[in-house]
Amino acid sequence: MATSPITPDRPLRRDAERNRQAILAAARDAFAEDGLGVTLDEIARRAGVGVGTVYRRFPDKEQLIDALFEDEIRGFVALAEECLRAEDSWDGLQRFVEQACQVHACDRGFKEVALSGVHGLERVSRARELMVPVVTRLVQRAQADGKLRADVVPTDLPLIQLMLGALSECTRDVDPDAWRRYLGIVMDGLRARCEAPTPLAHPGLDVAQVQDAMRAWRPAAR
Amino acid sequence: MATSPITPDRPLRRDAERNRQAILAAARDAFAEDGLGVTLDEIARRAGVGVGTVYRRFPDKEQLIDALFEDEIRGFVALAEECLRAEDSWDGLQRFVEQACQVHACDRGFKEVALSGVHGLERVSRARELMVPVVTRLVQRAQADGKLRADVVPTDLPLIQLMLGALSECTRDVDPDAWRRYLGIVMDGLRARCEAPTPLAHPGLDVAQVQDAMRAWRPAAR
DNA sequence: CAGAAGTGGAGGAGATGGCTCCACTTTGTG
DNA sequence: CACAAAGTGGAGCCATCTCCTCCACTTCTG
Repeated sequence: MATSPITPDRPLRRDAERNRQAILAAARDAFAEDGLGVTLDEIARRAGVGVGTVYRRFPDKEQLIDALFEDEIRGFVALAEECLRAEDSWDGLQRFVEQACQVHACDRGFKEVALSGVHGLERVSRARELMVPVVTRLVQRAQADGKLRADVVPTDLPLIQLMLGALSECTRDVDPDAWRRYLGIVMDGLRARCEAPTPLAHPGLDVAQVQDAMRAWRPAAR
Repeated sequence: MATSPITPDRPLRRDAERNRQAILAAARDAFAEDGLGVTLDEIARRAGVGVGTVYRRFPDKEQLIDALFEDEIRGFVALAEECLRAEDSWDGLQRFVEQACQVHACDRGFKEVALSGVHGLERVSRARELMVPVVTRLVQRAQADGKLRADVVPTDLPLIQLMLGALSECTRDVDPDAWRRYLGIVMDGLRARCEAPTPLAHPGLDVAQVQDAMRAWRPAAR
């Protein structure tokens, strides 16, 4: 309501536009590092502006998130579509899950937007829905080739993603690529036939690392 | 310090002892349902006593947790040792992981105590350490038999547990046994050889269920 | 029945987070 | 340049949460 309700497209003053960009950049960083939970106060601090400035530009956090992540999600859908065109259907599926894990591991905000059903994110929700048919086809294609076990269904993928995401959340500070090891195990579990286990892409953690990872684990809400 | 510091073993008055039991029972329930995060106020409410009473008996929540979970963990270690005596080494391992998931799925508090490295829980920590050698032997035994893939290490188990725990946290209200499906996939991924995938013990979720599960997902801390 | 033991729950203290408000600065236009 | 409109910053208010204390009162026990 504060942002020129009558002339919604009047351009911002130059300094204001500069600040707006700084806020968006700071928000991107902050969300990636700390998740969607960061306060607008923190974003303001990072952007080097006052809280008031943030609130005038983005009346609530949702609008900021919506603006920020729509593109990222669409980009990810495009990536998934590319996996659909991979020569080998299993490789395509594998690459898809791997890329998703990769992104989730580096960008907490993206993970939260992609996985959780945050309400009220118009544009993000619409973008996310584009995933469904692509995932379905990835699964069907790999099954048709006899590569993916037949009893897997498309809805298994987001849940597998969620499992691996939880893991990488805990191990991120201990060994940022540890998720690759468990992705390897899960992918082997998804194969229709496996002559022998695929070598794991990442070494196991030692006891101390596991302890640290567990310490990083935070039980859900209260 | 409030609990008779000079004569630590003087018995409580009868009504006080009754209340103590009520508090322990309420705490067990509350922790199982809502995790260790529940407030002592909430436990008091459930026990039908005042907060003050809880605080006099258990100066801090840790002591309450410590007292409550030591036995549960030791019991679980005993269960693990039993798995070690299973005829088939793979069955033993499988049963172990399954039982762990089962407990985690019904008792949030146990999961948090067992997985997270909560500090300052003397007795619980000691009990938890008893797990290490048992898990190691479970793994080695199954590997010696050529049932478990050779590149798995004992520290993989807690992390796998963590993954499945995260999943069952989200699906608990949608389909409490959904974790069995993903346990099946992961176990297949752990096999040294698998002629064909083991049939999954649980059907896949439909789209609406997945949506609800995702909604239940709470990103870690802030 | 006396006095020791135990109780309850209002409320203080301290975090934390969302957001507003307005005296001030900056910009752009005539 | 001058001056109105646009934009700014951040102190600080309000609401929420949780932990925990305190003490007038109740209940037990010898």
